[in-house]
Amino acid sequence: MALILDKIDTQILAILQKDSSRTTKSIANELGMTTSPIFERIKKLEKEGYIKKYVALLNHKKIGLKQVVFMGITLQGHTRSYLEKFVSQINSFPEVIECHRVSGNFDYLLKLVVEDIEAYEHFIITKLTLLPYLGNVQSLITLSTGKETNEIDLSRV
Amino acid sequence: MALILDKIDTQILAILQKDSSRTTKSIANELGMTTSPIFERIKKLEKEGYIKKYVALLNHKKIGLKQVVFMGITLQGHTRSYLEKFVSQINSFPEVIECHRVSGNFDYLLKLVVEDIEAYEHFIITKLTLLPYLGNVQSLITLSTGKETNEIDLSRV
DNA sequence: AATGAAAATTTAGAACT
DNA sequence: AGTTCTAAATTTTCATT
Repeated sequence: MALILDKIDTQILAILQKDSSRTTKSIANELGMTTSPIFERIKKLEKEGYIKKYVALLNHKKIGLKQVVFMGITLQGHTRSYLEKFVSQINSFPEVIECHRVSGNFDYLLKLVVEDIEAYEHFIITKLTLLPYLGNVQSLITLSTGKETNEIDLSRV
Repeated sequence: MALILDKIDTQILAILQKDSSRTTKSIANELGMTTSPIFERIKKLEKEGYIKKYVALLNHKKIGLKQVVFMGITLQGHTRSYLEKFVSQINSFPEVIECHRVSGNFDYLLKLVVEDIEAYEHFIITKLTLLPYLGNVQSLITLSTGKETNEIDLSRV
């Protein structure tokens, strides 16, 4: 198992993280190689976990989920068992697409996708406020998004 | 062009946002249909923009980019031309994977992926602080991530 | 809109350099 | 590690219902 990625590996990763529907043939053409080694390298990158998964990214606005919200949350209690319970309950909410434990002015930073502000208020009332030990909650309502990608910069790898 | 998605469309979207490497045949089997209508529906969902793109999600930690950081940024000037310039410069940094204009205690919320804390400090010194009109900057260093997905909840669509 | 089948293309792997 | 060649599988198109 190669632990280091060579130039060709990073080129393949750069291509696939932009567009995973590319065929091995088209990647091979772009890199001036034949399909077999490209195919083998991709399988290796998948097997070794450099590629986590292939997904379709949906247009959430078109599906009616127009509002992205970030929440900074502080907890009043910090016992380990409570932290774990909090995270597991937060993770169970389909509105929450990200939950990060952070250091700084909050304990947790969440990212949510909801229909609109009204749906966000409904989430707070019916789900969030039911969680015990909840301290300060700060909402950051997204007005517009200039950049939103999953593409990792591979230029320095 | 169908503006509303029926049950089968949402089932296809739910499958593809979990795993876009699924074949039309396997999706057809799961939904009790043949490949042709599944194929046509996927093409329609792509064409109408419900599916934005297909991407490979990489394991950024394995590639050496271990640190996720969020930044809350306040600007000192708010003229339109400056806001646009700020966003375009922020977007040009490969470390920044998300840039949202928000309402709340910050003007912008950024998400970055960097090698480590040292690389983050280097980013602040060599790139961020060069931007004019920069006001308050708050760093939220990710300690651990409980949930991080792009999957949109389609149950209510 | 779906079925079933045919054509075109890609994937996956064997043999070889 | 790469190339070429080939079989299997999948994608894509289309006539039909």
